[in-house]
Amino acid sequence: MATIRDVAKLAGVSVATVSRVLNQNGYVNEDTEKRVKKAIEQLNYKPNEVARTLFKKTSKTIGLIVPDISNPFFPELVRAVEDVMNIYDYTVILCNSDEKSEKEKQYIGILKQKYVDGIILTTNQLESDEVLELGVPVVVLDRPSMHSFPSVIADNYGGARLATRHLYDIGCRKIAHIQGPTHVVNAMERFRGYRDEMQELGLWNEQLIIQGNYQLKQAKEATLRALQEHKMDGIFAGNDAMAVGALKAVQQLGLRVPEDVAIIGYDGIPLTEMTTPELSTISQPIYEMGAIAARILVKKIEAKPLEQLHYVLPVKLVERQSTQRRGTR
Amino acid sequence: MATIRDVAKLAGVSVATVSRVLNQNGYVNEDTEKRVKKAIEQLNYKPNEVARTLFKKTSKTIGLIVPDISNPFFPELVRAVEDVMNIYDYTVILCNSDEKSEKEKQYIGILKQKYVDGIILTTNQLESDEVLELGVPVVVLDRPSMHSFPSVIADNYGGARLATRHLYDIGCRKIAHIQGPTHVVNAMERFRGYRDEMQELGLWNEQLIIQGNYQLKQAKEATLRALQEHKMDGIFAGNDAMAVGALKAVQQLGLRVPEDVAIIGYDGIPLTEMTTPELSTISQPIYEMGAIAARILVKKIEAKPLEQLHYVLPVKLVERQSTQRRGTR
DNA sequence: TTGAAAGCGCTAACAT
DNA sequence: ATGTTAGCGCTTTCAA
Repeated sequence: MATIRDVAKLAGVSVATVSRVLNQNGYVNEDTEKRVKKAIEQLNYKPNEVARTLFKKTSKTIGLIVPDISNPFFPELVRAVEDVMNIYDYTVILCNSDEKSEKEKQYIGILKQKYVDGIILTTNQLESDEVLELGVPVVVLDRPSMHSFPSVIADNYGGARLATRHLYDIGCRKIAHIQGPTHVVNAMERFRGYRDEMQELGLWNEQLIIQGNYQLKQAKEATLRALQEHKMDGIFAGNDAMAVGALKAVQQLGLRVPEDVAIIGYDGIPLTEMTTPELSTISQPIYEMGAIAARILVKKIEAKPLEQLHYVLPVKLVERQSTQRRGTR
Repeated sequence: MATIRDVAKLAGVSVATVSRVLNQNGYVNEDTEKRVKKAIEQLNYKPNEVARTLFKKTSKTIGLIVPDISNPFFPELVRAVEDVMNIYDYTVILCNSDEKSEKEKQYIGILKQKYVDGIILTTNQLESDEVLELGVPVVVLDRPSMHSFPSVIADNYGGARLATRHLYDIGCRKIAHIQGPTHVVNAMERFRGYRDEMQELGLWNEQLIIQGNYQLKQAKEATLRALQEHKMDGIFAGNDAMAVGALKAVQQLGLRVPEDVAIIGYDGIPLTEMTTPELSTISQPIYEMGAIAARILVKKIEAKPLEQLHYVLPVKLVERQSTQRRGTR
């Protein structure tokens, strides 16, 4: 690999001059510039990013910490971040935290040692934010930001109301909610939305709450039990995986979806189109969330002003077969 | 951030000594070692990885190039790579190539400028391997390796025969195959397996080949057409997404799965458990593929000998409802 | 056993 | 407009 010295020698100039043409800073004679460029070409010279980083303390690299890339919510988010970062010539280090604040801390340490220019943090947990008091630009994604970090989330509360209301609109009156883990803020926001809407509709009934943990299997079993104990004609699941679980439970009991029980999920991940019947869901603008977070981070890195600190993106009701309007009731 | 000089000063020794205790190389007096360690602790000193990289030309970072992380086959693979690399203290830069050899080339260039210690390349395309003649350890994942790069793939040919045979075993005689893109080597291997098995069974018939492109939608439409033109009682899809497409097509025509048409997919991604009926599939050891590739790469980086250059991992038939044995025929 | 010094490849003052 | 030099933070000879 050629170095800047090689180029300088070949072009018959000093390294400073080569550096000047590389970084387009300072004055340099047209002729010399041409010579230098030719030498660069000839040697196929590419500046050593590491040396650059050491000097400039900026690595054109960011860290992206997600709980688990194999959770189907995240691939699209990660893709969006990567796409946008790529445009700005940043490279993305991917870290899976498994929601463990210890792993998160460890990664943050490593990322700093590598001089990453910024970090995007995606986590359902809170806590451990002390770790972040440490001088790297941070954007918080898919969870409310505690401190003054910029954040990007979707409207969980509103989405939950939307889902609940939709079930009501198609005729459901006994609407159950499969709740996500209670320590997950987003899940609690969705619960709040469900509760408020139900209360407003005068349908609120604690018996209709099903405890879930975001997993298909557990949701299926919990739903199976719930269906045998209580009557219900609609289920709003706190995420799509649990909606599939509910679907399987309902079908297993020989009930029809949507005729006997309508089901709606939350997130809008691709698998909702793969089930039979296809699942209605509240779709979050996943790609956009990632893209915005990335753009904000770039702005922070470049010390440009942000138009907005906290983004709450709107969600959308996606009506599919699992909540197909039934006649009158 | 404290530097090694700060530590040296505080401990009253030279930087060389500090470096010695950090890297456990060379001799150092027990007492001094203690003093140095204490100073490190007090200042919470973490060596600057960038400076280290510049000197040692090794970054404890690898590049992972995948076509598209949002394709459901890859998250688990990526997760596996990250998990293993994490154990060996490597960090992973994620790159999405979209199968474009141009993007691939560009990324490889960037990765080298960052002194990555190695690259894992996951791609269905061939070509552009010239790019790799360039001195970074490379492991090729999920595609056959052209050159002398180590590679990790699953047994596509065998898996396809297995799938075909399974359909035969449950009584199917008109077994169609939805083929993946013809430029994708793995898809062609699966096709070969299907063809050979069918020929051996004396059931081969070109009419039963359905052209797919790995996408659900296109597969659904192609299957819809095929079902109207030819009789068939079994479908072997070249991947799981297309199997879902086939499932939807069959159901849309009012036929029953598996009674009228049995369906089996390929890959074993999680969504196969989410459909109704659940899809049989040939499951690839996705996590293991990623993990092995990562371990091989580490060995190459550390210049240790590989036990094996090309890994072809076995696949497994997963029987679910979509190929539930029907009585006799 | 320890320290001094050179240098990894680059950039940015400061001179000229 | 260009060159000289110091230094980013670390590691490794080489000397002591």
